Amino acid sequence: MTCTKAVPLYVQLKEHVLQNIRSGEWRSGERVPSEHELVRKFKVSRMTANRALRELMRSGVLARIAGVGTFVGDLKAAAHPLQIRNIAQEIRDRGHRHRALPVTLERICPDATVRSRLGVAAQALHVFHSLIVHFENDVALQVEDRFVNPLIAPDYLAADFTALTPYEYLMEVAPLQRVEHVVRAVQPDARIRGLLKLRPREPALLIERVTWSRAVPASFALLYHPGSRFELRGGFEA
Amino acid sequence: MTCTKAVPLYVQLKEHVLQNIRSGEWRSGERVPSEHELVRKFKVSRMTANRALRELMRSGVLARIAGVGTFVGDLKAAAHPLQIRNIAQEIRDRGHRHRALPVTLERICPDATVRSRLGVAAQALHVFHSLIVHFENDVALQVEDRFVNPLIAPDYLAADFTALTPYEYLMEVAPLQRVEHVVRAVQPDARIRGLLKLRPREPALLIERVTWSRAVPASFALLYHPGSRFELRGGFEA
DNA sequence: TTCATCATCCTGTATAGACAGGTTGGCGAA
DNA sequence: TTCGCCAACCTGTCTATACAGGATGATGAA
Repeated sequence: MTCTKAVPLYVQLKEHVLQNIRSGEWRSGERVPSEHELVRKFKVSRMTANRALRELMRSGVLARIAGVGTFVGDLKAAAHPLQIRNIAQEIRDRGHRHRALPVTLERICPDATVRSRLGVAAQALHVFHSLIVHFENDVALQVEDRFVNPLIAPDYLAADFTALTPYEYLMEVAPLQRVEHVVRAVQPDARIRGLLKLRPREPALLIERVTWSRAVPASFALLYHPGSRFELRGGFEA
Repeated sequence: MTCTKAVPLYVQLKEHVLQNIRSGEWRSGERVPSEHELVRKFKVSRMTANRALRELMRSGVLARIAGVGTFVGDLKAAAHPLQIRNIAQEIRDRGHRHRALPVTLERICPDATVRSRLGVAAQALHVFHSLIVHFENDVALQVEDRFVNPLIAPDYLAADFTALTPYEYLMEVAPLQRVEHVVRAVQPDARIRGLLKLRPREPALLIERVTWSRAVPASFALLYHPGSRFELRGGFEA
């Protein structure tokens, strides 16, 4: 049987707005239709239009000023350090297209750094290694250099990382218990620079992340992002 | 006249749920009240309860399964990864010597960027500006370029920032309500590079931070750190 | 005993209508 | 001309109601 799931109206509205922004029809800072205009045009209730615009605002796509209107926001790549989100979801939330390019997928003998991060002793003869480039609308946004504990994900090498991010795969295989990350500004080596298409002096934002599952380190990742196209956002309220 | 702004009902509901989670009353994986239960208990409409729970789900606090119920999510922040940290305290915590060198302390007419961050309208003719270099054992660790809302801290220019950091001063003057920050990797301009004694191609980690007090932006700071000597650490536990 | 069915509870989505409060611009009075 | 008031428009919030579809457990038939 065919599973034709109806697309909710508010999702269709969000898509419509995103489509107009992507196509360049509505530019950054420009006004987008008000809730009432969407109500008239699409024959939906104001609550539905409100939800579509509100969620797009929460994603940073739109900016709203009460009494004035709704405007196209500044679309710059931003991630939330508070939550462990995967890059593909992050990109799709912005209404953009995500593509993953696996460069390397192999079994290696870990060096001292990887061994210490993964906490594997000398008896562990190998770990899995993947190097994947993530694109947002065909522009490189992240180089993911990841080392995986084979005890946690023995079939890691068999996964199809064009369809699923390593994050998504690992979340399915093993429950996430603990996460640690370190954020730094670096000048990456020539290989990473090439993959990210960095300009000559452009720095990269590096996130080193270790995830733990069942009380043992499951994965150690080096996430490189172009300094000019990526930022981490966070905040809290008292 | 007192301006008591009413807190929206859905925000109160979110607060109620968060309070119960923070206090440990509701533990990870446990069931939280259904929308109908919240409706009965708080005498609100189901749409309002729905919005509160939906937004908490989107924040990763709750997990919802249609037909089953709403549950406390897996990941709880053990420590905020980007908590407000006072650079002086941090240096002293490491057992090192902190020294602050005020370079600039003035009243300026804000440019568009500062105005938008501080949310000050055209009526605000000026804001306070300070530029301070922070040293750890006489090595520059942070350049703090800060813009302060004069309505919040009218006597900012009179403070002695060799003895007290602007952060400490502002905390005394005004209660901190909300913080937002953006982290980026940048190549700062020559002036900042000189103050931080950056090596030729060394990047900087830039934290843009806006702090809110009494529902208005109090301060906007650009915090530059040498990429080779500074990092941000964070983590979560289940 | 086993299996299908159904009532029940839950979330997801959607509507129409309502009031509050911020912003803007125009109109009229001083 | 300038100032103040007000109407128009916009977003923010809230209610009452409705229907759908997933999940679960009890009931009853084979």
